[in-house]
Amino acid sequence: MTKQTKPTYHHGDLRQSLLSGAAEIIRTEGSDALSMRKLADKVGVSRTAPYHHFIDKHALLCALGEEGFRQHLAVFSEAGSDQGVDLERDIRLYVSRYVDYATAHPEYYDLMFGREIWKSGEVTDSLKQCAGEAFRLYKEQMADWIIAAGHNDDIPPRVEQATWGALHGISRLLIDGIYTDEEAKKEICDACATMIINSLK
Amino acid sequence: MTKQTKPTYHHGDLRQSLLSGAAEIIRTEGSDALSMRKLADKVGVSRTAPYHHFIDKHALLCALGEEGFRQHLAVFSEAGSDQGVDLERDIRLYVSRYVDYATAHPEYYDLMFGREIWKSGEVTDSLKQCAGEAFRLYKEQMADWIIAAGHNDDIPPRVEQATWGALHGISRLLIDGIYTDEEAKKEICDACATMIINSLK
DNA sequence: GATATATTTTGACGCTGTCAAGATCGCTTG
DNA sequence: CAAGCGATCTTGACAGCGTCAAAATATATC
Repeated sequence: MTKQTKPTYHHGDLRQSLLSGAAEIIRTEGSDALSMRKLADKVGVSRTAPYHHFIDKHALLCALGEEGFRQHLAVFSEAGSDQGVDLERDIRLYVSRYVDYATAHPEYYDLMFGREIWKSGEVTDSLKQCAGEAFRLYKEQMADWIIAAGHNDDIPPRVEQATWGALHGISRLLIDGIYTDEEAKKEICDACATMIINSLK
Repeated sequence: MTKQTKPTYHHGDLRQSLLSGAAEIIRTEGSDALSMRKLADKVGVSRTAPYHHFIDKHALLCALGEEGFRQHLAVFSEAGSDQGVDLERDIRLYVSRYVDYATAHPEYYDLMFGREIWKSGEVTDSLKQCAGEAFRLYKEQMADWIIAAGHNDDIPPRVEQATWGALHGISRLLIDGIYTDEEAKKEICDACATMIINSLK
C-alpha cells in the first residue's frame, strides 16, 4: 500500500516482497529450504528477477540478518525501562534476554552471526555496521554496569569481548543442538550471569 | 599398508583414502570446496563409490569431525605434564590452548561443533560420543581446578557449561571473522581466563 | 568351479546459483 | 504526443551438486 522506498515498477515492491517471502520460508521450513528459485516462485516472479535487487543469495541473507539485528536491539531497548534497581538482577535479566532471543529465533541468530555469513569477510558493509552497533551498545551497557558496581580498578581489557563471547557461545551451543537439555538453559544462563557479575568486582 | 579395519577389496582402503582426501581438500581449499564428486574424482573413483562407505555426505563430515576431536584431545593430553604448579597459570594456558586450536584449525572446529553438523540432531552417534567425552574431560578438568582453588561452597551448577560456552563463543567469534582484531586474541583469552578463575573463588 | 556378497560403475533425476541476451515497462525529454 | 532510455523482468542456458537405481565386476566362501 504505502511505498516508502523506491517503488519497483513491474511488481510493486519486489525487494520488500522478497525479504518477507524469504523470512516466511525460513520461519516455516528452516533456512536450508530457502533457495532463490523457490523464493522467486513464491513471490510470483521469474528465477532471475531477484538478482536485480540483491546481487546474489548472500546479499539477501545479509539483508535478513539486518532484520535480525533490529529485533535483537528491540529486545533490549524495550527492556531498558525496568533497569537500574538491582544490578545483579539486571544482569541476570540481560543474559536471559540475550539467550532467549537466540533460542527463540535460531535461524535469525544464525543470519546475524553465522559462519556462513561472516567467513572470509564476505559480509555486507551494511550488516557489518549493524553488528558493530550492537556490540557498541553492549559495551555501553557493560560500562554502566561497571559504574553501578562501584569503584573498580583492575577490570582487564577486552572483558566486553570475553563476556559477549560467553553469551554468544552459550547461545550457539543451545541453538546448534549441542546443549540439548532444555531445562538446563536457565541454570546455564544463571551461571553465565554470575560470571559476568564476578567480573565487575 | 597395515589394514587394521575391514580391508576394502577393490581400492585398497577407500574409506581411509576418502577421509584423508577430504581432509586435504578442506585444508587447501576450505570446506565449501568439498563435494562428494570432486572427492571421488580426487581419490580416483566414480561419483557414487563413496556412498558404500558413508551413507551420505553428512556422515563423512561427521567422521572428519571425529578426527578433529582426536586432535583436540591431543592438545590437552600433551599439555597435561606442565600442569599443577600454578593454578592461575594453568587456566590461562588452558584457555589459550583451546582457542589456539580452534583458530589454527577453523574448518575442523566447525566440523566438530558447527551448526551444519549438529542442527536438528543429525549428528552421528559416533561424533556425539566424541563430543560427550570431550565435555566430560573438561568437567573433570574444572573439578580439579575447583579442588586446587581450595574449599569452596557456592559454585553454581552448570558452571562447566557456562565456562565452556565462553571458550566456545570466543573461538567462534574469532574463527567466523566477527572478531577480526588478531592482536586482541591474547587479551580476550586472558579476560576469559580471569572470568573462569573468578568463578572458582 | 558355482554361488553369494561386497564393491564399484554408469545413467539418470531434480535441484541449485547465476550469467547472457532479449523483452517489456514507465518515466523523461524533445 | 512520440522517441528514447534506463530500470525491471523473462527466457534459455550452463555447470555444478547430492544421491538413487540398476547393472557390472571383483573377491570370499563353499
